[in-house]
Amino acid sequence: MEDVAARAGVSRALVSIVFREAPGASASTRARVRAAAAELGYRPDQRARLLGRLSTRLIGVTYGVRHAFHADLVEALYAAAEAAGYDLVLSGTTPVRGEQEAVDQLLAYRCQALVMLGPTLPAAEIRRFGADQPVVVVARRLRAPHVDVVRTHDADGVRQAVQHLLDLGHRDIAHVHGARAPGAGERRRGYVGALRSAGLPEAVTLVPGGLTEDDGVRAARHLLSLESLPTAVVAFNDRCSVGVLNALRAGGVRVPEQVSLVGFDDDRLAALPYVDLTTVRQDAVEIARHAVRRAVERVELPADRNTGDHEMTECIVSPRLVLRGTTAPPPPDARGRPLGGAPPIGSTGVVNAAQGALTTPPGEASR
Amino acid sequence: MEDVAARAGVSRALVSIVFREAPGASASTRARVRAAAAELGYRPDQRARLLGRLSTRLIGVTYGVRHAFHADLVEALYAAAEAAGYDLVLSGTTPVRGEQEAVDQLLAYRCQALVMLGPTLPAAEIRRFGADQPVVVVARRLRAPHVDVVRTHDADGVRQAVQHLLDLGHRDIAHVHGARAPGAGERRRGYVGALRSAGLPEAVTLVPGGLTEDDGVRAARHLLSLESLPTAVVAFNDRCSVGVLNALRAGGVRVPEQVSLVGFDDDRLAALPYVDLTTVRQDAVEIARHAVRRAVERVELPADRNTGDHEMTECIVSPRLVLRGTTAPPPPDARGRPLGGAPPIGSTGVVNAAQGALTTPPGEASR
DNA sequence: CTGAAAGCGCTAACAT
DNA sequence: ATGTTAGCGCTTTCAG
Repeated sequence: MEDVAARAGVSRALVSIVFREAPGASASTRARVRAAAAELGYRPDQRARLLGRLSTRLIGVTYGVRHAFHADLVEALYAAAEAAGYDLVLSGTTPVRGEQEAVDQLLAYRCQALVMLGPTLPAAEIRRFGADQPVVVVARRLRAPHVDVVRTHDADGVRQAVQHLLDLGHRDIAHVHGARAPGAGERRRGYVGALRSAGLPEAVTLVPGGLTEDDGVRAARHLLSLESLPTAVVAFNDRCSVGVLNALRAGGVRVPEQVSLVGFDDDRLAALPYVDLTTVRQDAVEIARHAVRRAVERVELPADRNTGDHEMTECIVSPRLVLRGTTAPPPPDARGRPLGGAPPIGSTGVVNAAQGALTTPPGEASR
Repeated sequence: MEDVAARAGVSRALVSIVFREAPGASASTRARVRAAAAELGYRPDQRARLLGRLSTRLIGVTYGVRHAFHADLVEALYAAAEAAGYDLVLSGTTPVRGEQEAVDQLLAYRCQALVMLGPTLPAAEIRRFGADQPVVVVARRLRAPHVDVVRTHDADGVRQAVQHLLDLGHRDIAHVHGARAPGAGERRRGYVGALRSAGLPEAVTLVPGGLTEDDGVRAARHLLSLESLPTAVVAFNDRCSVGVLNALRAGGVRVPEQVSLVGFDDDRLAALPYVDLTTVRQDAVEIARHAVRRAVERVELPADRNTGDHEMTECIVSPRLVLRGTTAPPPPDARGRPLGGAPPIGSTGVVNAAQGALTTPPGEASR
């Protein structure tokens, strides 16, 4: 910095001003300083600037390295943070690197706010983080003081999916649920609620699933082992749906002719031809925008933290059903369900739970 | 820190020693200091520690947020870096955040080494980064002083794939290439070389593709528009293969009965039932380990940079063919290829290039 | 616009 | 085993 100042014929303070883009330097001086810096290959040391500053303007993000939807969110977060004048610090979680470690890293860097994508840590832990700095939890329902939540209206998304199927004439609609994954409870509730509102509470058919393709495959095998297939399936997410789809087709079931299928997320997979999945779209850009806005507000208006004013907010983004090729009216022979001789639903391991409660052993609940 | 020292009844220096895990404190003192810190909620400020230290022990990683295989690598990198006692700083690239910006961020944080996953920046740029600090380029061929490269032996991987198909009896094997994606050139070369070694140079059939599912779909449509389908296809990667697979099946072509298909990467998609893709596996763990080792060596033995000793190294990890369900012997009627009346291969837009050179307009070459 | 000076929260070499 | 003392490279304030 000294060298740059010398080369540009100015003081160190001026160099600082130029690189901070602070007022107090003429355009020509700025140009001269920048030129000198470029020639010398000088680049301000971020560690030092952050240290000498009260505000780091850093937003820490924890996310699951493997999750496609998290990647979409991260992408959108970069854009949103940039617009707000903040930097993002990414901290991924992996099988060998837990969420706690990810958070620790961010805190060590003195991030001013934490954005946690689909956290799986116990609520109590997250609550604790919230005591020290603003925390925004994305894609998971949670109530904790000073912890804001941004999530898709999962229940409504599933409701839209079920309604669409009902409109097509389906009456036997199963839900391959997400076990204990973030959002899974809400989606289960949406499913149960939709059937109940339609006057079909006895049609509730919950099948254990999860958030990976493999979970979907297992769920589909389960369905295939039943005496009577449902005419439609709403799966926890797109990844799971792809598993269901592939396994059903591998089992000789035609989709959507014999069974309709709806996913959730609208990730890259869903739009592929052949997959061409009808699904419920989550708006990653909107979610990211809200998350950053919340974080920044908390950081810049710390007064709220004392006044107890809006102790927590919950921002619920609306999902939208995207119609594609995996849904169609039920086959005519299914109109008079159940098929002759089939045992009552639920007798083969499928859960019949009007509460939408999870009564089957949850599958892997990864990030 | 002062407070912690006071509470533990020791000096600040001792607290520093304890948190650095440096020698010079008794076990009991350590315990006391840690306890005091815990009670006060103290946590060392990473910015300050890095500042006051010559070595940051930080490895910066640029990667494509959306790329599944990059995610696998990042996961493995976390493990490898941890083992080496280094921290990882992630810097993602997105449509709105270029690789240059990603690198700038890492440099501002004074990372001691850069690991770039499948960089798309011009070689000249990367060369420039290499002048200032160790750079390890992963999954891309590149020759630059002080820039180490770790990559899969792409050519050999494709060779294995082609050989497998030849062994099954295929003689008409097309390659859906990766346009200008990192590694695409090598794979193309491997394909051409394998056919040439087999004495079938005239059978070379290059079809423009890319690294996304959509690219695969387009390539498959292209294949379907031909008068005669090849009996086997080797695609640039798994994502592309999935596109090819889906589009072929959507077009009524049975895989592997009519057409065999081999992918590359062995990512999560490939193992799905129904996809069940025969593919060439890249070993992410091994690649990550080598990348970290290279980076750390350069950082800790900077002498090499002066002596000109091993100016660059290239570490080539062997791929392995994973046999699954998308390859089978060619249909009997194809043994006497070409089918009657079909025009010579290459007449419908398919490129016939014994050099393996890219003569078709490249598709999107994203990260 | 400059120059001086204090300080951010640590590390690290030295003295005790 | 513990205390002392410089920095690390910036930001920020203040008087000129």
